[in-house]
Amino acid sequence: MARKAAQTTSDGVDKNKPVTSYDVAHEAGVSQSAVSRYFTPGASVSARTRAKILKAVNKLGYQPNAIARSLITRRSSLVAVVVANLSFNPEFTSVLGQALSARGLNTLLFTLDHESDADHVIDQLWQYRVAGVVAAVTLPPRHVEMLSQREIPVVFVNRVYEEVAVNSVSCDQSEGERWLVDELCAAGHCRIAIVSGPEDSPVSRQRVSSAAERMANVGVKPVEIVVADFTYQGGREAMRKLASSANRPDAIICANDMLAIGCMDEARHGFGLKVPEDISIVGFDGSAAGQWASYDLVTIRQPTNLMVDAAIDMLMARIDDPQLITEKRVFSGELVRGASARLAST
Amino acid sequence: MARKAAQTTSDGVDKNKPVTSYDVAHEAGVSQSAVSRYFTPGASVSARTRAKILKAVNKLGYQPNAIARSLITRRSSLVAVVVANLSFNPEFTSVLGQALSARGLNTLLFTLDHESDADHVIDQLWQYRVAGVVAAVTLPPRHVEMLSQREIPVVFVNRVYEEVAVNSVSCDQSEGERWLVDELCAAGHCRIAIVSGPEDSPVSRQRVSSAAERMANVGVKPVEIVVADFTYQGGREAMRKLASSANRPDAIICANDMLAIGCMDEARHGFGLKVPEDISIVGFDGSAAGQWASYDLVTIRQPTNLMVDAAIDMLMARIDDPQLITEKRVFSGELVRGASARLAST
DNA sequence: AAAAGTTTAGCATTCGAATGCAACAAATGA
DNA sequence: TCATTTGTTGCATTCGAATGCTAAACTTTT
Repeated sequence: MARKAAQTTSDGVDKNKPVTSYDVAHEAGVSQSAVSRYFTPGASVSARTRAKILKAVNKLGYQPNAIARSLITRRSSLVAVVVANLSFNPEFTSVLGQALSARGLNTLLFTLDHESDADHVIDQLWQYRVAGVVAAVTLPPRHVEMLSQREIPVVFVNRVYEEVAVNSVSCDQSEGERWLVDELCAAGHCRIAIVSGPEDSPVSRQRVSSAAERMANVGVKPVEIVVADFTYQGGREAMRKLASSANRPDAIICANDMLAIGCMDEARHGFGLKVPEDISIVGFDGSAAGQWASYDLVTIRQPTNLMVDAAIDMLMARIDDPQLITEKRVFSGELVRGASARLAST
Repeated sequence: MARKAAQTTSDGVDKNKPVTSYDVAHEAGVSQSAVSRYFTPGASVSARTRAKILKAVNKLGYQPNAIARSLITRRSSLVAVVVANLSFNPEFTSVLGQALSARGLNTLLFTLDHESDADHVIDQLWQYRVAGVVAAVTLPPRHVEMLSQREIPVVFVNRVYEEVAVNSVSCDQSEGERWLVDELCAAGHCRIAIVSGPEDSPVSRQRVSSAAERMANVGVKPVEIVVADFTYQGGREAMRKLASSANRPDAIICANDMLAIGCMDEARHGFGLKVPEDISIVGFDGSAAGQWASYDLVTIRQPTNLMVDAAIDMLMARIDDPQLITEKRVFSGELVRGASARLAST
């Protein structure tokens, strides 16, 4: 098999061996400390030395070794982003990644398929001494406990822990569901069904219970609550059950947009129903697909950008002072008055 | 502000300070080397020592420091996954992450908004001494060159470099487009338009040119080629142009599913056209949304799982032997005969 | 021009695990 | 029983950058 011969430039620099700060120091005629300080913001280096080092850096193509740096500083620039595979919101992850990158942090991505993978993830992120964690999944309290004991800042997104002191940002699910219920009722809907997400999803549980509670308060009873997973297919199946039930609902509150989309497709293509004439369907999230013309969902849009910014602000604050007191920030969603539900005209 | 008092267990172990291999060694009454070997697969450690170490590890809750390990082995278990934000295929990233994780590798995610961010990404992944790179974006040849010089294995997904020796897996775009063109022509379409993705996207360019070429071969000329970006909105705008043009096409080949979805929505909701009765629309990718009942696209499904597995296999092989000869693997797509286009019945 | 203050440079040490080497112990064979 | 092989172990060193400390080099003040 063909193997490259060791490449050596005319400078005598072996290109296959990484350039270290010593090499730069030697080239520039200064000490390794100087090179290190050159790359440390706020460290004191004279203009002369700076210039010499810069020249050497460019000549050799030096890049500091983040691994070595992390070892001595006991802190990496890695932030673990933990998301669940299913309710996995790509926009969120994407926005988050960009925001982290803009602040010089790197994204170590973990996609959890099952809750049980959490152990493994916790091990990994600890092994990499991540600077912080942004979690859009539920972690068992003992893991949260462990992270706080190890002083790894954590911010949860849309998971609020009552029992543990931990940072979180979330969208006010209860308020959003209340709005939706009120809108539906105001438009005269009285046979409202709910399509829930998986029962082990706190997000889903909270949305469903908030909606149910509001309905109780205004004196309406859900005609049915169907449990589905957070998928398109789950929505379709849920709709199938509802549409063929004796007392067909005239409105459906879905625990997220994906379910709402599934419901709409099944209602239209499976049962020939018209949305919203025959049945109103509302979602939650404000996902991109939900706003496509075919669906044009009535939904609650979560302020993704605000939430991401808030999460990162909190995270950075805690990275600077890990003992900082915890805080929970709750943002209101935004009611999107799409065309997937018959609403009272205002 | 409230600060936690330093926690100290009855064992006298300071919980706030990470446990090192020396602590474990001391606890187990062995040397640090033994502890290290315990965690090195294939290293020789006697059963007696193993047991002692295991006990100490559990007692102290030791986890090897991946940073320190990477420093000395000059290799991390991190794999950089570089994706573009726009054509960002969430399914792909998700599947890839899982597959990497299953092989003990961690995902360092980089989302590129602009090509120009590539410099920064390359710096970062080099600083972290990643074990490898999976890139679903185009990198400038000089970067590819640099990576190979530094012996960092790279696998490109759906980017084939002719000029550089580099690994890649891809879906056969030309074949797929040929199938689509043939299907459309066989069904009697003769005024076919093309909606292209951004001009700086090689994927788009290849799909468009393959389709155009096939059309030329069968003696049809595209009535129009509209350039859009790879977004829903882009698809809608493209459709707007096409629908209002003098010689309205009877079929549209879109450079990806997202564009096709946008076209369909605009055709139906903007122009009241029926798909596929009034106009046929085909896409490319086999995305989940494209298969939803509202769209039911005729498209080419890329074999994501196969491609991811192949990419990782190649990557791991090169991690084991960075000098390994490069290889390009091309998979056929799968024609999905949806309902978004009028096809010859078979 | 000397004294005091302020930068800046370099030395030496540190982070935590992996590994070549030599010493040693156990197992095997003669 | 002794020689040989095989398997374990610990010592000492290494990876590459950050930083406390001291010494030296500049500034500023008087």
